[in-house]
Amino acid sequence: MATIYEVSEAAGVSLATVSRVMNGNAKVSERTRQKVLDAMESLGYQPNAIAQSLASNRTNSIGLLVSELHGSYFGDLMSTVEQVLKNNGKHVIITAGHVDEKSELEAIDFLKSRRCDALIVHAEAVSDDYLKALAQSEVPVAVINRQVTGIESRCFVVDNEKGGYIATKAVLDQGHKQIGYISGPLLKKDARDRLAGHFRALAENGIERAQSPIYEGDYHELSGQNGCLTLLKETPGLTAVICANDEMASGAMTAAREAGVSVPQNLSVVGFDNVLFSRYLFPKLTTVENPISAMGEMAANWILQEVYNVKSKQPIEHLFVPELVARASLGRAPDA
Amino acid sequence: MATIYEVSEAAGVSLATVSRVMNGNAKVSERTRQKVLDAMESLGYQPNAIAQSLASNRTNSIGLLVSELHGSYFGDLMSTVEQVLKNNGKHVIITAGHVDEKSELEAIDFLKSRRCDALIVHAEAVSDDYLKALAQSEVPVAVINRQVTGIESRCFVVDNEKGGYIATKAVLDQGHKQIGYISGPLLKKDARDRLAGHFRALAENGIERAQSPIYEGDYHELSGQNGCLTLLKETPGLTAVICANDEMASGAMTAAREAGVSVPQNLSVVGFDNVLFSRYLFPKLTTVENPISAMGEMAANWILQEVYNVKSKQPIEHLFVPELVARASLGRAPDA
DNA sequence: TATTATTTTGTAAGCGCTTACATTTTGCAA
DNA sequence: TTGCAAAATGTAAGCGCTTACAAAATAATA
Repeated sequence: MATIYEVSEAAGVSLATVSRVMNGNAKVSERTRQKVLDAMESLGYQPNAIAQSLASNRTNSIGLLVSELHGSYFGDLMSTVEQVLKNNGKHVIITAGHVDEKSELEAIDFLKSRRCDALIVHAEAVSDDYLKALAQSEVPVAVINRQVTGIESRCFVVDNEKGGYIATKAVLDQGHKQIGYISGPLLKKDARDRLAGHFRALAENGIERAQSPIYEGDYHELSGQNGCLTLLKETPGLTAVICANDEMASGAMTAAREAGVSVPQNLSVVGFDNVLFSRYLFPKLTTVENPISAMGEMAANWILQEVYNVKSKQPIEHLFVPELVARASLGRAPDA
Repeated sequence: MATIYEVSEAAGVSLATVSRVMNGNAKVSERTRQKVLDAMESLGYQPNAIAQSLASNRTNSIGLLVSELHGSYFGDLMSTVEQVLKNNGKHVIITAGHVDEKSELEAIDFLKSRRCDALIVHAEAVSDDYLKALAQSEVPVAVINRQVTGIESRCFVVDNEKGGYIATKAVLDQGHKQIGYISGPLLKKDARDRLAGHFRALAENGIERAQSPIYEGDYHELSGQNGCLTLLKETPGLTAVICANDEMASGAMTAAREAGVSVPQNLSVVGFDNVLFSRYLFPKLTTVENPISAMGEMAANWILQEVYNVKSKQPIEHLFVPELVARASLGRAPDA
């Protein structure tokens, strides 16, 4: 592979001049610029990004930590972040943390060792303290979907409490009274927040907590299935099940179908996230849009502004408001 | 950030020695090794991967080109490849080509400029000639899901013809006679191959092509929906629809449902790929497993062996055999 | 102990770029 | 013309590592 040295030779100019036409930041006369360009062309020269990074102390790469590389949620996130950054000539190095503390730490260390100019992290397993320390370190960090006290200005989060509220409110508005709730694992903050929103909506409508059974799931499909089965068994008059995410909602719908309970005629089901497959379910799932793409986009814009001085078109915001996506799985209460 | 220089200072040894203990390839006395390790520890030293790469001409990174960063198909691929390579201390730089020639070329140029040690490409838009030239260049390339004549030894592909055959065979075995087929875009080789397999199965069972209507779709859901509608309309006795991928199968099921045709009682539907959401469909989709994970794993192993001299446990194979995943959407022919 | 083979460590030259600073060239006014 | 400021180009010192080669320390042998 041709190096800058060969280009300078071929063009009959110095290294520095070649570098200048590459970076376009210092002025070069049109005539020499053309000579250099021609030389590059004919040598098929491609700058060595590694060497550029070492010399300039800029890698033009942003590290992105996600929990998994598969699944719609992270797919959307990666896709959006990559799009925005690529449009600005930056690129993304993606790693997976697998919701495991050691693995997340390693992933972040790896990204730092690659000298990423900035990091976008969706970290679930590391501690708040670690994230705070990370944010204090030299590399700028954007935190997605997690509110860390003390570094709020780098966090991009959805209002989960409100999302939980919206879901339950929508169900109540359809006249349902006996509403089951399948929560996420309650040691996760987002699961607790969504549940809190659920409770608030119930309270506003004068419904007792005791009347509304809760099943603690783990965000995976099977727990939705088990949860729905349990709720149906324990609460005879149940007419709606709200799930803290779409996967569990899918499980719940399967359970209902297998129990001979038709959705939404006899049981309404509501999810949370609006991941891609919620459209594929039958009946199509009513859910709460989790604006993961918007958060990713905002985080990317924040970094462009903060690190590369690229002015963001939109103002930087940190709290995202979820919205109801009304589809077929939520119907009026049969007894309403 | 501490550099190797500070470590050598702190440990009272030369640069070279520090480098040696880092890389563990040359022998260092136990006593000095410990001194160096201690110095690193206390300085919180983290080697600069960029500098290492420049000096060693090894980046330990493998470039992965996919069409999209979202969607189950690519999610599976990325996930598997990352897993295998990470286990061997390598990492992946992922880029998206968006099935656009210019974009794919740029993505590959980008990966080359990052001096990836090897490339794994799922390229759909660039020409065979380009891929051949690429394979001839300095950087080792594994091609996923595309058979390029002349560089077969770097291609990892599924036997699409056989997959198409299997799908149709399964339908025939259930007694269906009037079978519609929704193909992928026929300028794509995989779409043509799957269709060829379909024809072979029909021929073996003595069914005329004229009796089996084809609709050319584009692999997207909507075309499956339109295709199914069209087929149902044009072929009154139709009892089964085979789709060249799962997305179109989902569309087909939606169309059937909206037309009041129940699946699988009145119409059987079969897909191809076995992407994640095929489990979420109702009824669950009978489909052909496209072993994308297996191909990704094999490509990764091939690179480990070829580039890093890591012996692969499994022998390297290039052709993958698809298998039927029998689920609920395929039933016996009503008239059988 | 002297000598030699072996192991351990150090020296210094890159890897391919960027960039501060120095030098040369050009353009323009006097 | 000459002189000078501005523009264009060149020189060379790094960026933080690896690695051939040289030198020093240690071990083995006579």
